[in-house]
Amino acid sequence: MKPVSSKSSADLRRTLLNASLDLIATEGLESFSMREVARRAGVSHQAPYHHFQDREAILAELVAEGFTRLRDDMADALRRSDDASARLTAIGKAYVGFALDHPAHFKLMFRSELVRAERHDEAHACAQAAFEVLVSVVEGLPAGKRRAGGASSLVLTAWSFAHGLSTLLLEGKFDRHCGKTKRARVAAANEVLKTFEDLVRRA
Amino acid sequence: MKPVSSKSSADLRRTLLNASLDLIATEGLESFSMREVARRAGVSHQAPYHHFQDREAILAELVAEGFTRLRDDMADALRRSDDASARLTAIGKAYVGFALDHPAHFKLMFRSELVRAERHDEAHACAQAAFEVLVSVVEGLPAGKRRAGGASSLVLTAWSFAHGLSTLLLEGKFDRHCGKTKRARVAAANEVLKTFEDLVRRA
DNA sequence: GGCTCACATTGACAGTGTCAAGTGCTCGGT
DNA sequence: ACCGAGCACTTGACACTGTCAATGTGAGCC
Repeated sequence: MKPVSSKSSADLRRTLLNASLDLIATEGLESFSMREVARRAGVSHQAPYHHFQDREAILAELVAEGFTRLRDDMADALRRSDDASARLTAIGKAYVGFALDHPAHFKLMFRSELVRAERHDEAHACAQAAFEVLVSVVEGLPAGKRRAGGASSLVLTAWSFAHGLSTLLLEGKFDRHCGKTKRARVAAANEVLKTFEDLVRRA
Repeated sequence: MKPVSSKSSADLRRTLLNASLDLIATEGLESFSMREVARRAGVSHQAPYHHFQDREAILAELVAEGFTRLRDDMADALRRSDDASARLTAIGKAYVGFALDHPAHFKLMFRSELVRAERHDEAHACAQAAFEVLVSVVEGLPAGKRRAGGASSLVLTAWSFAHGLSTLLLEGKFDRHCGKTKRARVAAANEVLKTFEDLVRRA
């Protein structure tokens, strides 16, 4: 079977990644399969294995791309605010916004049974780079000095908060309180983010 | 094939649930399968379908049991503290503790693609009951008055925080900061929980 | 021409969830 | 006492999955 698209064969790798992204975005993370990806790329079910060692390897590449994009989104958001507490809310909005815009991609980035990030250098590095954006913001806070041994406790607190908010929204756990539409979810997220900002500002 | 255990056949339902719990606890959530559950219960691969409509139905029952247990754990923790802020940390510890003690069970309870809780009345009700424990604690806080339209924003903030902390710990995202052992994770969780308590107390 | 080697393909295997039929046991009605 | 119905369960199929192994194919180089 010939590739249905007329791309040069060296592009197959990229084509497979795009097909994967498209597949999880439209059909959901759980219906990702190597065979479906191959089908969408117009190649045999084994062709992807010439470009990726296994299922986890292709997913790891998506994870790396996801963290890069998340980092860019957060960095962009920071360019538009300078008050220290407001900056915290700004990256929070970017974080939650990413999760709501790309739910499957976001879940993939945080499911260690799908991708063990520590075994994939690129994914690991991209995740770390995104984390550093948060660190820089918290360090700008009065209470956010870095501890001797690593990230300050406030960094982990803020991350936990933003991550939990994203996860619960994505899994529909706030539906009772805010409804199911994306618009309503964004509004609820903004209110909760503001509540957290107020806690930090007053402390 | 006869059941290998000599239970009366009416117990098969319970046997299947126990086998499921054991399976996910020891082998992980992703290696749960109806056929493996049947195998462990010593019955044919189709027997479970006489007690549960489908894969999701048996998982939904586990979700209900999980939320019941989580609620009990949180309620127990509250019996040992009366200061309003300390109570917040107490349920937080119970929440994270449950997650760390029963990682697969915890994940299952919050994965909407595995169990769409809103379609399973019992699971839904048990989740709601657990949530009410948190609500009662936040209402005891100075800043935690319930809004007109439902849960206060502070409830959702606290839940997001505790949930994100649990999730990130479980997925190993804090390993760089605290190591992989359960003991180290509990210690890290306690420190972060304390940081959040301080934020709330000072606000 | 002949070689090599990377890329693709085909075919298998064991595993999955679930549908469809068949088997045997229990129990209520007569 | 028997008989039919219903239930719990089994057996066997189906389409699907990830991945291993063997095969083919075509471009570049000697």
